[in-house]
Amino acid sequence: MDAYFASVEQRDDPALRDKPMAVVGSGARTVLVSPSYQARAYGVKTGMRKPEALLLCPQILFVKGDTQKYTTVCSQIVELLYSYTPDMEICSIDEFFLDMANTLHLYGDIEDLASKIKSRIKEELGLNCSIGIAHNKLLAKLASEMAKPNGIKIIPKQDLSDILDQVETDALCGIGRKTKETLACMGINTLGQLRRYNVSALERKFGVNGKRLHLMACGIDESDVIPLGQEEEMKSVGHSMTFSKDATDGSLLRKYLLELSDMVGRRLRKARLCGKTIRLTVRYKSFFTFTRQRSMSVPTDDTKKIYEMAVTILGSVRLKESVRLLGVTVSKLTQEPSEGQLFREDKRKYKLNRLLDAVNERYGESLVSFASLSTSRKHKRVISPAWRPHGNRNY
DNA sequence: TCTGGGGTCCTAGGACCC
DNA sequence: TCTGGGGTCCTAGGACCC
Repeated sequence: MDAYFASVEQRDDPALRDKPMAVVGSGARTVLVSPSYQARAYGVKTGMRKPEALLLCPQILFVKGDTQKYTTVCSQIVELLYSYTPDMEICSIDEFFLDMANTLHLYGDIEDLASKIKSRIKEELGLNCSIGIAHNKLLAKLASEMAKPNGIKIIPKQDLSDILDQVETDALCGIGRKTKETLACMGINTLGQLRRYNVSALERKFGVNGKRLHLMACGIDESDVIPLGQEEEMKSVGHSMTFSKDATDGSLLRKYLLELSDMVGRRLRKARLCGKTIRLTVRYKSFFTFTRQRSMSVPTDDTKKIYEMAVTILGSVRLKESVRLLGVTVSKLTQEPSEGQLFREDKRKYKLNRLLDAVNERYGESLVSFASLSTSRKHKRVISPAWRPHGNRNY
């Protein structure tokens, strides 16, 4: 989808249409999550801070993101695309891979099909998208980036090297800022240069990734389109939050940990998972960020146990600065044990958690919660673009 | 108004075991 | 009297993605 969150907001509010605007988070220290194309024309980019954006484009409008809306629209897109092939992978809230190998004969020409899908998304959902077509995911993704905004791009096999020769190394998904810099130091700026570079020299520099880089530069990607319901199991569940003000007070930090542990616990229980390893993330005022993790003998999904472990870990750290962000992540996940397998004390906790979850599910996010949290829990959180509408990450 | 939030994968070093 | 070798698991950090 093109400038997804921003486009949904522009579609729904005529006052935003054709204007430089951006979707932002709800916190005091948010960044731009999705700038409109009119804003991008001024050099405004995703991840920018608000003052920076205002400097580039003083008339830019900011809109707080609406999680519910983007997930609903995403489900509508999924439904529409699914009607063309069941071999569809949901890559993120606004990106999808369709493997047309098995169903293309039903539709004929691939480019006609792409235009049809594009116009249906425009007519039925009022949104622009870009479609890339190629014989693997790596190149289809590259093609879709090249097609933006609002276009269709095909990379035919015979034109592959001509196209790759021109583009910069970080155009490919998997080559980011650091790798691009390292490659640039070796005199490699385009994929053509990368492809012709000595493979063993790449391997010496990048280890196993050296071979991968070479294959990528050749446009080779053997990865499959992973259809709905066949996604890998979730490996970790976590939440973090940047405070509106940096914090040093221990009791305040513990309150934040309780809130984060509760959010993580709820998601684990909803997914019927327990985790063994608890990881605490701390970001200082200076932005220096580090993690400390500890494993328990028995996996848990209990808010209090997660919280207590997080507090223990925090207690073992000698804080050197005031804290800007805390995060709690649970990993080493396993299926939750059935109620019958629990000891008596754990059985009570299990029932209590389930009951609270059920009440909150029915009557609103945090109707019943910890007394110490009664003053917080007010601000809405903006969705991560990595959210998925189906499969494991539905929680 | 200085820098969000949710993930995955890989690597390196150390503890521990046989 | 001066230190083997193979394997697994855990922790911490970093690159990358949307």
